[in-house]
Amino acid sequence: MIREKLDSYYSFVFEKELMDEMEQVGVYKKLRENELLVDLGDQMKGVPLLLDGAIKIVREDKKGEEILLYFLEKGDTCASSFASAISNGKCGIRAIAEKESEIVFLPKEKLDEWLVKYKSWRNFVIDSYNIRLNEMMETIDTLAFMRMDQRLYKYLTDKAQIMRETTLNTTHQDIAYDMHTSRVVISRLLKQLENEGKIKLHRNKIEILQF
Amino acid sequence: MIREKLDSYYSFVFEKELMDEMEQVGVYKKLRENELLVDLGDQMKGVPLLLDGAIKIVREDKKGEEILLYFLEKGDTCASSFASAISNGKCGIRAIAEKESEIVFLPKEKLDEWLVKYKSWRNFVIDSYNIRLNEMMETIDTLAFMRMDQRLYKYLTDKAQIMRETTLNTTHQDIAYDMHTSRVVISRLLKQLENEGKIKLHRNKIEILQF
DNA sequence: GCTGCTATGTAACTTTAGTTACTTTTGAGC
DNA sequence: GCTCAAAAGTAACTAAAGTTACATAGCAGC
Repeated sequence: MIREKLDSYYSFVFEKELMDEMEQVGVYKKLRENELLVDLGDQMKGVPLLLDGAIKIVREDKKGEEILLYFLEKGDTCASSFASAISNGKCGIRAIAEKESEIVFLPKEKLDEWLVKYKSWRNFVIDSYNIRLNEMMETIDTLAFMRMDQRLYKYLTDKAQIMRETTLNTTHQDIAYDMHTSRVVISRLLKQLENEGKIKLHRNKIEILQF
Repeated sequence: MIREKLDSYYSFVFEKELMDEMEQVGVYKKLRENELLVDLGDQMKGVPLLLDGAIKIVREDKKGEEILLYFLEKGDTCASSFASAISNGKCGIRAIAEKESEIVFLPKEKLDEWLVKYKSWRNFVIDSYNIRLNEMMETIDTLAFMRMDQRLYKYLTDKAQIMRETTLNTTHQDIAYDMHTSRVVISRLLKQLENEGKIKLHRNKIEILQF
């Protein structure tokens, strides 16, 4: 069961022996939409390997204000969890299933061991970190260089990509939370994007017309 | 020569055998103030280990606009270089010596080999990535949650910390570049900070009174 | 001490984003 | 179809940040 899932996404990534081990020690888990996978301050006992679905990674400051960092897709892992698991430190992010998702949980005891044994694992870990670093840089670019209307449009198209749908089921308020701004601002800019012909607004739904 | 430098900062980090190898293959380099270490798009042939000094890491968008990501201190390495070196990819950042600095350049051929051979190297690499991820998150927090005046004050105190000086030799324009805003805005907010008694302004110099 | 360049100061204005307060629309559940 | 709560629309205002344009200050080099 785990094996088929693993095979279908990771057979070109990992060596057969590593897949065998993963099958042995990995714990399969299905996440419902909006289910919390990792919370701020959690001490991870392993790392999740995403088999299917989409996970939202958000950052929260002391005052409880949130901002979306990025999304994980199948084939991704959570670098921050890896960090937390290996160093017994705390996780600085929150991970929530954006839709129904499937993961394999790999216990932390194996993580270092596999780094020695499997080149494919080393590559995967390093790649994951790199992808995450790049994702973070993109987030920083977005925050530093783009205006709110551009950020919003990017948010919508990125999310549509991740969700593999051209119509997003979301409210203006939800977007405002993700982007750390107010609902009124989002409503205003969405209306503007609609006037530009890029999107079409419905209740609880946003249809994306241009990518 | 390299060995003494390495010993003084890394003897509690790396195993003796690894230090021996580093001494053999590492290339020592001294950087002048403002010397460019890594440029955007560079394909790294190794990773720099910082022995002393301070390196500024900046991000640039397509239009050539910059923003400071973070600083490296002695004991740090550039995770983005590591990424680039190991995967033969391009580096997404620019690294500039903020003051005279010393580095050891470790050739990329050894990087993976050492991951297998030395636990201390594995820990170091993973730690470096984690530190960098956290640093990036802090940058994101700053951009997303703080107002310009707070960001500026944080910039000044952070930089003073890194440079180990309470008086910074910098112009308003330079700060504006780092923070991706305009000189007028910085001058205005600096004046405000001065009125609050947190700093004292001089020509080409900013004295920090409160930390 | 004069020249000229760079850095800094500052006023006035524009734009963008955030806030408040209220209205209107929509759809689920009765 | 009516009720009601959640979602969305909107106006009016405030605040923060960016822009323009020009004035002044400080210092290096003559």
